[in-house]
Amino acid sequence: MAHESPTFSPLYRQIKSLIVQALEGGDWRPGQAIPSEQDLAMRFGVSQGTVRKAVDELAAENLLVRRQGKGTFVASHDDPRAGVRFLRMTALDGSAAQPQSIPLECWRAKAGQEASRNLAVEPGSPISIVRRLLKLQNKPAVVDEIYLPGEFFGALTLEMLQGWQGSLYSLFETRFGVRMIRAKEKIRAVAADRNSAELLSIAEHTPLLSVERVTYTYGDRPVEWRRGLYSTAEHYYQNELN
Amino acid sequence: MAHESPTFSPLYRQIKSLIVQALEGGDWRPGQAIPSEQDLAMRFGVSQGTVRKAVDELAAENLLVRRQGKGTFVASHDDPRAGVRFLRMTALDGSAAQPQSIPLECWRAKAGQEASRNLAVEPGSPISIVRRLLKLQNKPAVVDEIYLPGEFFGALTLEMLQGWQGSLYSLFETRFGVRMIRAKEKIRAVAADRNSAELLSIAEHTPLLSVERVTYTYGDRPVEWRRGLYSTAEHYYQNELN
DNA sequence: AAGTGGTCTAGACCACGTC
DNA sequence: ACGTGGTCTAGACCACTTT
Repeated sequence: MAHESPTFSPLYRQIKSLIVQALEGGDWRPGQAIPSEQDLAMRFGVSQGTVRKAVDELAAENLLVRRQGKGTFVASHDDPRAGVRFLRMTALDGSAAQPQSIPLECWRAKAGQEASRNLAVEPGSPISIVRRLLKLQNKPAVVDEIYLPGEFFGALTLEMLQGWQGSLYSLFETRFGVRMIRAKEKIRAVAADRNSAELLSIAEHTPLLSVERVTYTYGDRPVEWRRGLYSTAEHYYQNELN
Repeated sequence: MAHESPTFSPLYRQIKSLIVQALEGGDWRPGQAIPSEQDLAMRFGVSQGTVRKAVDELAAENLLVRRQGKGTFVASHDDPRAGVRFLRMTALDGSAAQPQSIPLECWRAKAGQEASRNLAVEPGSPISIVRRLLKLQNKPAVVDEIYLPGEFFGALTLEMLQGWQGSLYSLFETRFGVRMIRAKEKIRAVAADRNSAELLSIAEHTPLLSVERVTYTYGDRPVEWRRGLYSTAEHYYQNELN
């Protein structure tokens, strides 16, 4: 039999898509186990090996987490095993970050040109904005301004942020059902303005990292845009190149 | 039969080690094809599937490159397909980097404390140092100071650097047989000193990225330490978080 | 036509965690 | 003892490249 499909996609990728759809649709909740490979293989009418390959890729993309003997689980920002996955700051002595988030403000606005482009929403559509200070090792290290589409985060309030123990992404996942999957960052060097300098307890004009991040959920859909000013007095941004 | 090995390692990982040893020993040269999976399976006395899993991991780590229908090849910094793998700078408008390396100086010295720690060599042992300017889109963007262990790079000269077309890592691989596999970077924000400012055609005290990189070859052995000052006037450092 | 990697299957057994 | 993911095998067939 000749092969004729121009949009050929191997079986395991189709299975992968089905699993992602189930995740997206909320069939399986973050932190919980998905059905066993045998179970999935029967459901989809393929061999266990094909399911395995699909799950392998999803585990490599951090959408799923395998645990031998126990099962395969939906990745969660709530899981302490995950830690603060997207924060790349390390103390100069190499010790752990120990982040503490201090929400400063939270208000609603209409999307300007930049927010609209980065969040892929119409200009003028409702968004929520958060300003917060991040302390690392009990020292002010990052000032963030975070832009969120109102479609998902319209109900976000300062009180909610202040009352939450844990990471922002954990809150977004638990309270708003939005799961942050991957992100892109653009890093530049800038001089501290007066306001940021005060918050970070440094001198005005001190060089800072400007880190612009767009965060995506399933289907490469952008659901967060943030700009952070990182003080590198006590910490550095660590990156691995492969 | 009970399992009793405390240092249990699955077969495919042992195969993987054997392949890495062969790469390290120079049995197969960068850019060239390694034996077919069938061939390797017979040599090692395992099934093709086991070799496949080993090669899969090595391909994921960018040590090997698979090409359907042709074979599996040793990754090479010389290969235009690879590009400049470790340079994360992108133009503000998003276009490609088009790097041009301009070697400024090259001399030999004895390893100081910092170089000795980062290169894992004895303090006082011979090292080579390179200073160079990197232009992106024909604009000065990065000033690098590069520290290399004399053990491998004792013969490096400015003339060699100036005469080379292509990336530094391509030169290191081709002329010195040292293959850069992965790297770690530590990024901070600093103010431009006078000398760097001149080279980068910017004002003194302009904020710059300070990018410190340690680069490793096989077996996690560090073989390069460099510090770069990156101008983010026309470019930004791009990073992907997963 | 021949050789390579890529996919898919089916079955056996191992390692890990829980009951 | 049982169920889970992890490893290993053997064989079939597909897709891509070269001869």
